[in-house]
Amino acid sequence: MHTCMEGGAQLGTCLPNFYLLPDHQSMPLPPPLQLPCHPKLLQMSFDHEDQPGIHGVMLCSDHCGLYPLPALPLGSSGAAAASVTLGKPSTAAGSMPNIGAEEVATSVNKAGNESTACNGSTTWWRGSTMVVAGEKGKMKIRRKMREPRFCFQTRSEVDVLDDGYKWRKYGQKVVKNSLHPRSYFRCTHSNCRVKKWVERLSTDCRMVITTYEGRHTHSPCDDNTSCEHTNCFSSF
DNA sequence: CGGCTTTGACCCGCGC
DNA sequence: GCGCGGGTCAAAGCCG
Repeated sequence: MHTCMEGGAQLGTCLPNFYLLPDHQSMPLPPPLQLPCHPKLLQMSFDHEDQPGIHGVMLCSDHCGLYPLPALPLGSSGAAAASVTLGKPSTAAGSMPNIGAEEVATSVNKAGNESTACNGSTTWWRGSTMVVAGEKGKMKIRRKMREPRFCFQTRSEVDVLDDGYKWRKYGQKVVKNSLHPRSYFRCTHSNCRVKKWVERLSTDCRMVITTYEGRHTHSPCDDNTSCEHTNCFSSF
């Protein structure tokens, strides 16, 4: 698979890793994030030496390459979903950025049971809190809402993959046990609260970890810059 | 001039 | 209760 396109930060055009699923994980799952191209499910069967019966599952797009299926709950060992990639288990704790495999797992579980749309009036995570900022007398309302999260890896020269949506960076943070800062992005579309954050693997700086939180309330074409992808997005 | 990025400060959850 | 670390805010600066 050598589908990297020139000048490409196109999501899926670079070699992705993918998360491994236990054999019993049932498919399909609700499409967790709106990928730029209509994906097909591809199930690749191979045995992992430590976890026989585990399958790698990827999403395949007709002309945008392969997509990894976002991280999924693994029952008793959710962390394994994020720590085992490409059939190669990570050896050291912390070698994988702590983008929250457990949290992903929990999120997906909950997402299956509750409505967590972007306008979510219900939330699985402690509702909301209100915080009074002391200094300037401003009232801050920080919503402690968590949306379903999905993460995947791609091998890319650039940090930010073009997934068809328009993102605004709102923060960057150096995280512990990582050589590379994590960048935080928010969808610029009004009323869309989808966030993503991007960081590079400390153990392999070519690997980009992208985590999405929430679901878009619009098609990528609503973001003015992406109409070249029009053909891809019709039916998500 | 508007939109975006940068970056330090702030807030909060969690573990000890 | 305290400290650490992650996530977010928002002012300032940059750029087209």
